[in-house]
Amino acid sequence: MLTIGKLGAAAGVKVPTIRYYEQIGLLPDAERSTGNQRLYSRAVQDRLAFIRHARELGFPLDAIRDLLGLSDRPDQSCAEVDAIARTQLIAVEGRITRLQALKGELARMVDHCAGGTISDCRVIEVLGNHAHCAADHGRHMPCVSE
Amino acid sequence: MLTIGKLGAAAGVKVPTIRYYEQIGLLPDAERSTGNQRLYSRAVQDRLAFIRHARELGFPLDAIRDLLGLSDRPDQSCAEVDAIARTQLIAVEGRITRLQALKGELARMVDHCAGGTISDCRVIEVLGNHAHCAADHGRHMPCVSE
DNA sequence: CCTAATGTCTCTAGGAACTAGAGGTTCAAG
DNA sequence: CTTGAACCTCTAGTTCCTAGAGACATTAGG
Repeated sequence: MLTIGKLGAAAGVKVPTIRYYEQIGLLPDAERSTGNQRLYSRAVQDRLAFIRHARELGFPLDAIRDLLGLSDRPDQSCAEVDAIARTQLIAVEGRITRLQALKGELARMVDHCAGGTISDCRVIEVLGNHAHCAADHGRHMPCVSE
Repeated sequence: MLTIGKLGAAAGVKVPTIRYYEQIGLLPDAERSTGNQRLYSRAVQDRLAFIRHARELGFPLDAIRDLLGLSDRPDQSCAEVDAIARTQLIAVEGRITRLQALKGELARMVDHCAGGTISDCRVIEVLGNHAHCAADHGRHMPCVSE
C-alpha cells in the first residue's frame, strides 16, 4: 500500500490533485491507516495513471468519468467506448495537422531570423487557415475567413 | 466593420469570450459605434481566429500573447523573437509527440474494442500503461509539461 | 526513547479561462 | 414607431486545479 505522496510520485500527479479527484468521486474514498492517512493499492495507481494520461491528452474530467464508468462495468458492449475513442482519434489527427503547420512556420521564423527582422511573420495566417481544421468546428460554424 | 456577434460567429468564439479577451488585453480595445457598440475589422477577425485555434490546440493565453507579439512588432530585432519562436517551437514539438502517442493508443483501443465487450478492452491498461508512451515519463519522473 | 524533519490531514482561498445572469440600452425590421 | 434581437456593464458561478495555514502522523538520527 502506498501513501498519497508515493502514489503521486508514481503517477506524476500532485498530492492535492489526488485529494481533489477523491473529493469529486473520480477516485474511490481511500482506505486509511490507523493515523488517518490515505493508503492506496496498485489498482488505484493504475486508475490514477489512466486519469493522468487522459487529462494530458485533453479529455475533460466528465469524459474520463464516463470511460472509467464503462470499465467499471466490464460486461457491457464496447460500442460506446469505441465511439468515444474513434471521435477522439479524428480530433487528435486534426490537432496534429494544425500543430505541424504551426511548427513549420515557427521553424521558418527561427531559420529566417538570422540577422533580420520579423516583418514577414505569418504565424497568424498559419493557424488562421481553416483548411487545416478537423471536422469538429467546421461543421457548426462555417469558416467565413473569406 | 463587424459587430461583436458577427465576429463571434465568424471566428467560432462566444461573445462574452471576446469581451474577456479585450479585457485582458489579448485583443485591442474595440472601436465603438455612436451607440457605444463594439466594431471590428477584418484584421481583428484573423487575430481572433488565431487565438481560437491556438486555444483549441492547448496553448495557454500567455503563450498566445507571446505568439501574437511576434506579429505585432514586425520591426523588432530578431533576438527576442527568435527566443520566443524557439521556445514555442519546442512546446509545439512536445505537443505533437504526445498527440502522436495518443493517436497510437486510441487506434489500439479501437482495434481491441472491435466487436468485443469491455472486459476485452482493458481501457485503463491501454491508457494507463506507460510502456506505450512515446513521451517518456517513467514511473518516478513527473511528466514533462510545458 | 526523544526529537527534528518530513509527510499528511482538513479547510479555505486563489487563479486561469471562461460562462451565465441581471438589468438596462441600441439597432433594424415591419 | 414599436418590438425583439443584439448589445452594453457588472457581478457571480464553473472547471480543474494549486497554494497556504495550522494541526496530527510517521520516520530517521542521536
